[in-house]
Amino acid sequence: MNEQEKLDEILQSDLRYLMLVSYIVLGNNAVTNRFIEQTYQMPVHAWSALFAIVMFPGIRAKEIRALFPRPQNTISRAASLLETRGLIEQRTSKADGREKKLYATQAGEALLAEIRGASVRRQEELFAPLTDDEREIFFDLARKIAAGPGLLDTVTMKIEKTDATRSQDETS
Amino acid sequence: MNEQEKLDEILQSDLRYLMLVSYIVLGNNAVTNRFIEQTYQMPVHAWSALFAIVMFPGIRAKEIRALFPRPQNTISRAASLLETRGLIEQRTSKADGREKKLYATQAGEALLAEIRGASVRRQEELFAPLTDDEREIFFDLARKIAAGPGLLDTVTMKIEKTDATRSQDETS
DNA sequence: GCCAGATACATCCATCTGGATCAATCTTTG
DNA sequence: CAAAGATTGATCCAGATGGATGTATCTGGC
Repeated sequence: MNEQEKLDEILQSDLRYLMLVSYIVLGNNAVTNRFIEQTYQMPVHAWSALFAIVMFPGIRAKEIRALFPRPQNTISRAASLLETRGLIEQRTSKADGREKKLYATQAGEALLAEIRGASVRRQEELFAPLTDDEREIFFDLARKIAAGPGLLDTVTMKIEKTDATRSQDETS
Repeated sequence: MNEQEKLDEILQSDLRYLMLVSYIVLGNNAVTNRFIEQTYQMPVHAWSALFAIVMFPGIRAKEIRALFPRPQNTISRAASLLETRGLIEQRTSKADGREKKLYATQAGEALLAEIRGASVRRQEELFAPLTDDEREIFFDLARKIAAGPGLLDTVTMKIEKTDATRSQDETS
């Protein structure tokens, strides 16, 4: 059985939906992350944050988490990096001294426009196999998944130890 | 503008397809990875490798890369971890001394069955917003994307430095 | 006003990641 | 058979990641 046949078999298993999404995303990430990191010397999440900041001037770190589900310290570091590079400014809110409102500088907007152009071309490349109609159908279905409560609030994968840890090293 | 409105606006931008897929995947990974790592004390890629090994006894490390697009050393480490835990065996191929054929032990098959059950339940949770028909439509469209040449072989994001690195630290 | 708890963000640190390199083995060519 | 190159997988190391914790600020009860 060659590799393509193995892949086909996985895509007929009971986990086919997750496996297929996983396959697409791992493959796309390898391409995209490497490009952003090598070309712009920043982690992908830094440009995600920049995207959010350019799109919504004055956005707070906490709000970015709602747009790109990431741990809080990831946003913190990204904002710090972007500020060091002169791409954004952080201004402490007058109303609440804990909040830092984020604004892109002109350099930040220029850089975002450039990466955004590359991303749009990449998107076109990735979705090339679909017609315009198919893209909209795919988008609508994906949006239903995103809107579902199960995406972020899990019942099936709540954290708790099971006896399945039996085969681990005894490093409790 | 609240967070939901911000998200809606992003999903109307020119990058809406990538952003939506990214949103779903980041959200799902946060849930899934944390569960696998905490419950089974292994990185997600280790269980992906175990899945491949149980499904295709005697598979080689290189072939796993075709199923789960990951760097080669990731598979190496995963195999090493699984062997340490007694979940798989590595047998050097008689025909080619470089190749190591991978086989699950009984403990490995038992553990995989358990994680696989959890994954199927998670898949059901994630895709709950879609009807059976919609799931198949989604699957067919996603499969077209996966089969497209642009997923793994990029033209638009080939690696090369641009003048956009101008705003970085001078750490060439 | 004072204190306990909540909230926003930064930082610490153990672990994970992946590009580069290394070691072993196989294949090809003469 | 010897040598060069290809292939498979292991290891090294610099940097990224994220849970836990720390710091500053705000809010509510008294």
